[in-house]
Amino acid sequence: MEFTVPLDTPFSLEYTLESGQLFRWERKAEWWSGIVSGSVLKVKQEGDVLRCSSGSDRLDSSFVLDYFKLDADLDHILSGFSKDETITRAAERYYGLRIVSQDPWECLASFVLATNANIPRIKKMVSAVCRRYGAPFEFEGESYSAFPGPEALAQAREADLSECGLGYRSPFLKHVAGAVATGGVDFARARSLGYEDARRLLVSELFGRKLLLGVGPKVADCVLLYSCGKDEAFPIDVWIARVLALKYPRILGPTLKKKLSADDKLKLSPSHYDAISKKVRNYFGGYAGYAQQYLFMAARNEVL
DNA sequence: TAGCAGGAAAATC
DNA sequence: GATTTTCCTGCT
Repeated sequence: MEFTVPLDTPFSLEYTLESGQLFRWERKAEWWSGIVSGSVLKVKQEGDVLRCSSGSDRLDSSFVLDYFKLDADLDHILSGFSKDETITRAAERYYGLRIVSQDPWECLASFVLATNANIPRIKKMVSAVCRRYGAPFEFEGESYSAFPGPEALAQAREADLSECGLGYRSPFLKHVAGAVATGGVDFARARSLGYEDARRLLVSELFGRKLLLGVGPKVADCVLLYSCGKDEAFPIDVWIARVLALKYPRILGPTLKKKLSADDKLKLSPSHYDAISKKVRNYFGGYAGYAQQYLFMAARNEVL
């Protein structure tokens, strides 16, 4: 079905889709094409209108509104960041970038694969897993694969997962899929809890065993920010750690500053991660996740 | 708490 | 063409 979504709010489709939140969108000429919720969604931004074409009645204008969170008051969010030059410049440069509302299972699985990989590689791994385990379908004469459900990956053979180029990540993905498939991960509960409690839920242990192998504080923050509506979640990856060390030594305090700038490899222990996370969230406030997304874009594109 | 392994592709030199 | 880096976590 084809439809348009009028934009009465700042939005940049390009910045949003290029900011490393999503791994199943591609640019095809002037159109962006994504595999979302088991169907294709094509979107083209024409000034203050989004032209859309989708393969499912479910993917309608109200879905698009929710998916791109166009109801969020971006100007209000960004106005809270006029605290320093770094974030102000990033917010101006990538104005219109938004946090997308993803499916929690797909988001969790994708970021379990994202460890020690770069974005092109993550896309390759995700696409290989979808081709092998996802339901195939066609749209406008082209074939696609849906993101597989957790049951399919829970039953997968590790050797087959490895053939998707996952390496050491295959046992983690299988384990996480099993936990989700058996109902051990309550995303709805995570969504309803406050940030701190929701994060404890995702990195929790039962009987001395981790609920989700392969999910540490960083991956948990990604899931909370991108799929559980926790706008204060601030995922700290190597790029963000560099930005913090370079541009925000003062909010870290002397001890953490030393840790970040001395440690060339930028590997954070859980306790350091938590300490930094707390300070940064205190500094940027309830929409710290948006600040993180703008800083990530700026850092990766070297416009700091 | 610190140190290390893990696999492969991309980025960089 | 070799080396370094890559949206990190688990184990010892």
